[in-house]
Amino acid sequence: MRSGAATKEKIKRAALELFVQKGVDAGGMRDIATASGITEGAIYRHFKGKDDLTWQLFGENFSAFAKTLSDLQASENTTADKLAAMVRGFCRLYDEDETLFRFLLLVQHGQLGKVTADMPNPIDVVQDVIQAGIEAGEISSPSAPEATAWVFGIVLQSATFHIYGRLDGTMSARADGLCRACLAVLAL
Amino acid sequence: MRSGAATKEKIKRAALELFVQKGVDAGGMRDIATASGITEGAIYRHFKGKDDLTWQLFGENFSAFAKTLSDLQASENTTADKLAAMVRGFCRLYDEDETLFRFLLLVQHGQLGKVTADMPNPIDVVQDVIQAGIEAGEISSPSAPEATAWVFGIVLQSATFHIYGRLDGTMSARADGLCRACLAVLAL
Amino acid sequence: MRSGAATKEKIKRAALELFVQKGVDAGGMRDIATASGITEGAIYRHFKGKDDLTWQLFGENFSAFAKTLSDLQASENTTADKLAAMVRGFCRLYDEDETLFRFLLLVQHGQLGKVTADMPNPIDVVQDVIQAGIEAGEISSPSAPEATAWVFGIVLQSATFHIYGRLDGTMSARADGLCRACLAVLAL
Amino acid sequence: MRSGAATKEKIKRAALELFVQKGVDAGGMRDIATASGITEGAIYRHFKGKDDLTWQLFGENFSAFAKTLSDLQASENTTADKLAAMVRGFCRLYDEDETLFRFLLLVQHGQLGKVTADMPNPIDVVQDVIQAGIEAGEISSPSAPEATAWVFGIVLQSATFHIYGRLDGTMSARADGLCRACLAVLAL
DNA sequence: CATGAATGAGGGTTCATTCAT
DNA sequence: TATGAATGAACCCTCATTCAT
Repeated sequence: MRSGAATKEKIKRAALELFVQKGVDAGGMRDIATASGITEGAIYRHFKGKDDLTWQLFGENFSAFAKTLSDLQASENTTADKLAAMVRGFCRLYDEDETLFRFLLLVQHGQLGKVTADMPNPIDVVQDVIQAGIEAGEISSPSAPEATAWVFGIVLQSATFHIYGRLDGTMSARADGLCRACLAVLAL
Repeated sequence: MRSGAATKEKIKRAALELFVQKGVDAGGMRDIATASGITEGAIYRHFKGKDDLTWQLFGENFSAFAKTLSDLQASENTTADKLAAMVRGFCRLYDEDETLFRFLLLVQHGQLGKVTADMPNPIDVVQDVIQAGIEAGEISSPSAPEATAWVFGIVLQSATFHIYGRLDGTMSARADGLCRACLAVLAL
Repeated sequence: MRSGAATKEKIKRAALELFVQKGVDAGGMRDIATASGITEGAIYRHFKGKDDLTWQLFGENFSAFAKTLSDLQASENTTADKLAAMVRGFCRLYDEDETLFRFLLLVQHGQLGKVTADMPNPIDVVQDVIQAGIEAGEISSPSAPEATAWVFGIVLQSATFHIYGRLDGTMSARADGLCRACLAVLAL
Repeated sequence: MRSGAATKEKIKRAALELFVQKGVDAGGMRDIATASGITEGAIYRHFKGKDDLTWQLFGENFSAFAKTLSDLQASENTTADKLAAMVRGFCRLYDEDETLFRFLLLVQHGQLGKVTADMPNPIDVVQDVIQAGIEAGEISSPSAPEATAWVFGIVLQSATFHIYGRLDGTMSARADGLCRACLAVLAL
């Protein structure tokens, strides 16, 4: 049914924005319903409950992000190029939908535990690239997990600073700097 | 009269641990009371409410952390030494009370907005050091806020990976690597 | 969907009776729910809270009473007839729903402050009639507010005595006496 | 013990003022203690509990008022003079301690039921005077209770209007008018 | 004897979820 | 099917009272 899928999307978007604004716990099903233009009961035709809604919101976007990163790195040859592509990709996605990434950062502590090993995972994507770089001798750094933490930290904390107003402009405008920082850290 | 200060400390510790385990919203006053070995009502002699309790927990430790960082950097002369002292200091504190830092990371999104400009702030401490380094020509990097985001990201994301089991051992054992990464990123 | 308006009326009636029996503060939402045959939470679909419920109960009936008095006096020509009509009207209403007037008397001290100038107000209705009577030379009495206090006092205190068992029978049976007393006091 | 009695008086006065300001239920023992300059626990050395405190406050003043009225009427000979003396006495007392009478009016609904038949009762005092007046043929009115309601209503409602700002100045300044109204109502 | 921390029951209220219509 | 009224459990919090100090 066409309108069914459209409604589901409206609910998801409304929930996403509400959760970012007020937090997941403070954003009630009543608010979501109102913002979606439907009624409370109708939400349960599309989602099993609030947990399910939150998880779909997180899981889908988390996986999609991983898939995008994976595709981006697959188009490049060297480790440096792969990393750069991913960093630039993140910046573009962030600029396109800041609310989505704020949501991902906001709820990660509650949802990361539900991520299964067979789900595409952005951390694993990056870590695999770095691992390959180490094995190819392109990276003179410590363990892949450690290096992955550094790279993720540089990028995500910059986004966090952006959210809190400590950095302005677009993230894409900072992509070059971020790339250089990541490469420096990996001694590439 | 039963000892007030001791009870207050018990409440704070119980709340800290509960919040880390289940999240602030899921950790109820009932649970805190039970874990503290007192009754719900008694909490309200020591804290105005749950918000006040959460804020005291965050604010005090946030400020204390800033103060510690500030003292650590003050004992060193070069920017590199100052940063290294702060990174090592963080690792030591983290190892001493992992729960505390998990709490700080967990609730930051909800509490950072309440931090006033006159409160000691760890981010400002680091940023001031970096700013001074830039002005002294010791750092060849972009803006201080940007560089601060990188340094913070490297350290905090490593801690986050540690929390989620992606990195094991102590943080102190990783301090050298973290220092090197931070210096690399600042092109020191 | 269960009928909303009917439930709201049931809540109002249950609250009215409970408040009269035990006082507003002693009458809990729990009791109101039980007496209404619903659950506590359901009350909040119809009223914002206990204050709102109390105020709706008071405000609506306060205004309706004022409107009734206003209509009654409008049908008469002389000041004496207007007053008599209002006194008799009050007695009839009181006899028809004693509980309602006990409630109005009971909560007046807490609610009168919320009455806005644009709401129909029984005191103003009576005062306007008396004021007009003074201006028409029909009443040889002091200021209208003072005379209004006397008239209200005579009628309301009789009702109060009735409530406390110092006067029995119906108020309507006493209407003639009350009218005479009011006219005497106004030297009509 | 001197200071014991003084403390008890301080508690009573603080409670009286608090109850008038915020209502009996909203005025807590904590507030009373603070306003009295003592601690919560100490109140229980002077009163069995809040109910006891409230009742002592009401009962004593209710009785004292009755006693005063009784003395005042005893000094006069005619019914008219007795009533006038009581009305003037009430006005004087009201002007001397408005808070006290506001308290009496405020809590009457909750406390009147505890008044025993052997306690001095202002209503009975007035009613006895009126009853005697009827028997002496000085009053051409209906039953004594009815007439008592009228007289009480005239005086108390004027005080109520004064409290709510519908009448200003002192009550004593209105005593003549009140006397005339009372006599008119009794056809004296 | 005063203190004020602790109790424990109850307060009003919110909210994810269910279900009669 | 969509609605929104109703549920029921849990929430945070208040308060008169007790009691260890």
